[in-house]
Amino acid sequence: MARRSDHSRDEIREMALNATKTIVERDGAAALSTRKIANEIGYTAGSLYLVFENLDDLIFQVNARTLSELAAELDRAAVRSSTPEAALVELGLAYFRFAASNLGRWDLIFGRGSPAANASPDWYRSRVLVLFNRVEKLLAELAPARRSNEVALAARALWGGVHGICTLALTDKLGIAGLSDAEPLLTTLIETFLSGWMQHN
Amino acid sequence: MARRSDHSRDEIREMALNATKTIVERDGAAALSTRKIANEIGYTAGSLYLVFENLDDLIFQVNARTLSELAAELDRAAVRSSTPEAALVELGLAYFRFAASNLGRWDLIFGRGSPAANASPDWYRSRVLVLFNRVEKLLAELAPARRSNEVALAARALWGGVHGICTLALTDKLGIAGLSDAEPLLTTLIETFLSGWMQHN
DNA sequence: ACCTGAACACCGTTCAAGT
DNA sequence: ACCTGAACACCGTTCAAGT
Repeated sequence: MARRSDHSRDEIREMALNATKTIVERDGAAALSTRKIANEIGYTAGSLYLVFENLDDLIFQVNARTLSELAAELDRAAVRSSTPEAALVELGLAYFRFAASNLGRWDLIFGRGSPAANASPDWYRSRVLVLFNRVEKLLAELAPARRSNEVALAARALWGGVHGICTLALTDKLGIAGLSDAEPLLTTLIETFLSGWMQHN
Repeated sequence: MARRSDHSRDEIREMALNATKTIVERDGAAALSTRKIANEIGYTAGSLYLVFENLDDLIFQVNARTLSELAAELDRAAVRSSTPEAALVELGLAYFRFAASNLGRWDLIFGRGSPAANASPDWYRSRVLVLFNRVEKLLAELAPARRSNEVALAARALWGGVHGICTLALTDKLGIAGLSDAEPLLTTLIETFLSGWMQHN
């Protein structure tokens, strides 16, 4: 035992992050453990502590990648639309569809698998907040006269709302039949909100 | 050891549910364990399985009580208002304040401590859904001409939204300073949504 | 220098054994 | 009949020991 050097630190880090993705998408976020990750990459749990601070640190690094994927997905969705209203609806639907097709990793960010909120490092918190920028930009286009802190408030209110429908729908707490039925809820929330938002312009 | 009969089954159940409440509010939902509950009430973990199916069952029973408390709080909040609009805002604020002052038990329902969604028994799911009734009733008052499934859709969209702001604010993911800053977000979401909702009446 | 495997302090759950 | 305590199969994390 000991001293294998089959892989560099960076290679082990890469393998561990990928293994985590595989495990949570296959078995769910609750099934994740250091022993399982280590087993998946052919090392022992102790080795992970040479590359990561602890399991929470590892999870934050997985989450950072997931958030980048989500951001790319949102950008793709937004360009499909000609009006800001349509773009916001597309953004909401893309947010939900990403969550629905990556439930394990979604849970690692917002659900059962996620570390306690007060443990988030700053670099991670800013990665979450950057998601609001897209929404702020579109809301500002719809109401150029509004002050920027009004726009920031509205963006957080609307996007918090979108997020809530996603989490409740994905944890089956909305009393709707299937996942696809969440989409009319998102459309209703966004369109009704925007219609109120533009009214007081 | 064995055979104490100090307490009836119902008394043990009561003690365990209360101990759980104490533990999660004091140490957080993540700190909950059967051994800790048992210790708190002077029994061993095994005894809990004479009264509960398992830990999830116990948690669902705690959650049912928490939801009843929340429902009572929402009723108290709604009567303070003269208009349906104001009542919905009060409802949203009461929902948030209840969550903020009972974070441990909130987490046991919607957060890290909660059992997997697919494990919810039917009696429990209906307890969650009944929360929407109040919102539906008020939305219907505001738009008597709307069909009932439109109202149901809007109630879920709006309340999902309120819920999302609460969860993001309580887990510190909205980029707002303190907890009190979540309240303007809720007011903005609800008022803007209602203004859009009444416009297309 | 790198990695292991045992150890520590925990989990939820089951159940033979004791009164 | 009631309850315990040991057992089983797990956790995250640390670190002496081996190469």
